Amino acid sequence: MNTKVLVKNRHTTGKTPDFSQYLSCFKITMPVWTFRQVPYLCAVIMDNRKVRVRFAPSPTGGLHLGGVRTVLYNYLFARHHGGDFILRIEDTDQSRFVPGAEDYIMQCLEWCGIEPDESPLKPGPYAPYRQSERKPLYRQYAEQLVRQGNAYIAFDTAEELEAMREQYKTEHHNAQYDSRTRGFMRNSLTLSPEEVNALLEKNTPYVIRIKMQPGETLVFTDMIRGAVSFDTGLVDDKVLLKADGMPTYHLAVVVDDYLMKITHAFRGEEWLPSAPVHLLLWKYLGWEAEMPLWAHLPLILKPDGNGKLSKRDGDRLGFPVFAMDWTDPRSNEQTTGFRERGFLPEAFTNMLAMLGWNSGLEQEIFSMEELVQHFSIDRVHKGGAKFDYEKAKWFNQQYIQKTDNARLAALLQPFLADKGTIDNGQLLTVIGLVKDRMHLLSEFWDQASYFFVRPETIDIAALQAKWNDKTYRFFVALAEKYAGLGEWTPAAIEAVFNELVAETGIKKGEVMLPLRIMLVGGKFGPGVFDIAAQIGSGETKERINGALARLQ
RNA sequence: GCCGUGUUGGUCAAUCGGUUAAGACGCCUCCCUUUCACGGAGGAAUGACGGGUUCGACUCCCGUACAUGGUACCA
Repeated sequence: MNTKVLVKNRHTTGKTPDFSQYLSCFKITMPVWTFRQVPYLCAVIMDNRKVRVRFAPSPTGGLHLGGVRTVLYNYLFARHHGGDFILRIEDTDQSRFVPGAEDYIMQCLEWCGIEPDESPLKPGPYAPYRQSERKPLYRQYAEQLVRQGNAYIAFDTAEELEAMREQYKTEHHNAQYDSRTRGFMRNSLTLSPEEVNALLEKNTPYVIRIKMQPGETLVFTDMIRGAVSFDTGLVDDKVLLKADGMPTYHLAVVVDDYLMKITHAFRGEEWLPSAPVHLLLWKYLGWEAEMPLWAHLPLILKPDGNGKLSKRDGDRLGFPVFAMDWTDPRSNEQTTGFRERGFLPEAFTNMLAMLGWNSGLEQEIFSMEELVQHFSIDRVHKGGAKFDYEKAKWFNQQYIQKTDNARLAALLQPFLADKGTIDNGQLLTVIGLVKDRMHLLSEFWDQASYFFVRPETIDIAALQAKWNDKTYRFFVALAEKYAGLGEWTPAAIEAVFNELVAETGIKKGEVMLPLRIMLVGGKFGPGVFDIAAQIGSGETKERINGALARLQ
């Protein structure tokens, strides 16, 4: 296999570029199977195969941050290397299937600006792309493994499995279905061929399990973690084909990655412990030379405490965890998404890209094109990263500031749906005035409602703090002057204001804040004269008079 | 319990064995702004612990602690 070394990694590179040397660091006394003897911890591209990666979610609910980031890294890697990005739906567990989830996942990708080259909706040469539709494919491989002696048929019922686990567990080990216990179970290893055939003829439900051979050490090179080793004696005989004829994840990923010619497989770190099963499957099926390079991505952790970020954490701490709104069709439970919270898709993906990966530059704001250009798998971190909602909002604010007003106006529409009709020209002007103080699109109305509707309440206490006969007379006069003002521009409005300040001898600071409160209701917003100009002379005068009436 | 993986400020993080250990978010101070932001200038705050290897260790090795993932006919 021709390989090309891209970059080395710092903290993990060490002085052991030679793989065999690295292995000697382990106290290994058992036979060792090594997979892909690439130089320790180097990102490798097989230069005689087109890069093909896949995102393979199971449609069981909303797509959370970790999922979107996995898609992103897949996509960035594929584009960076001019390869293909495939979406494959892993719906082998019919009991967990949730209607609408698949559609939702595809919409999320679309929102994020990630378009698969092949997917259930865009079938390529390796269709179908739903594992449920590929069901007939898998059995032959499971049976091949049985014939080869790498797998066997097991008839044990759920109760029998439970009893076995109870009986054989010890203080130091959870009982597993493995080399120590399979001899006590009802399977094609313990039963005679006649007994097995008899059971099969009676349509007894059975599964096919991989036969793990104890006493070996498995080593493979993870693109992010370097050499990872496992003791085969500690891995259980995983079910490969379920009683309903569906493959488990373990069989399905291997078969599909092989058939779909996947070259690089990215998945969450939670899969690392089952990697030995997949490695062995690739080997037993005779496909070892075509096995993809693995990359087990670090987890995204909850902001407080420890542990994997979950939907519950978002609910508890008040931030979204799903990309878009998701309603569970069974419980009707609704979960807010980043989109509906007012995130721009490019801010969302930029933020996610930086959570577990770093370009090495000081730059933090990257367009998708720049991410594609800079992304490299060897700069993905090994440790999990805590999600920080404040930083996420900062990314969004950066994008709001640099997005043009017309696009913001379009993006704002869903948030303005219940606000009555708003003139688009007026909206564009107001966006220009308030965009600097928005972190989320959903904050627009809080920041700008007074441009469109008269504030229902005003901060009367703040107003009263500055209130006296002099200020009262000032505003009565101001309202009159404004009523007669011909040219209604910020400069003209301010000029009149300044003239009156000079005439009355009042301190400008005594009346600036009151004017603001009269117009917007509180101590916030852009320049008062810009606001007055925007809402119009009649409205300005009425708001002043309204406040005056309230104060008397 | 066992196995795997990880550990630089509160958070995200840079560092190809030699640096005053970058930068960003958040926080604090000041400037700008007669509001709030934006912007600008500063500030506090970091190598889990213990051993090695080395002239020199955040970086390599070993151990400990802590965290996290797995331990299903779920993915």
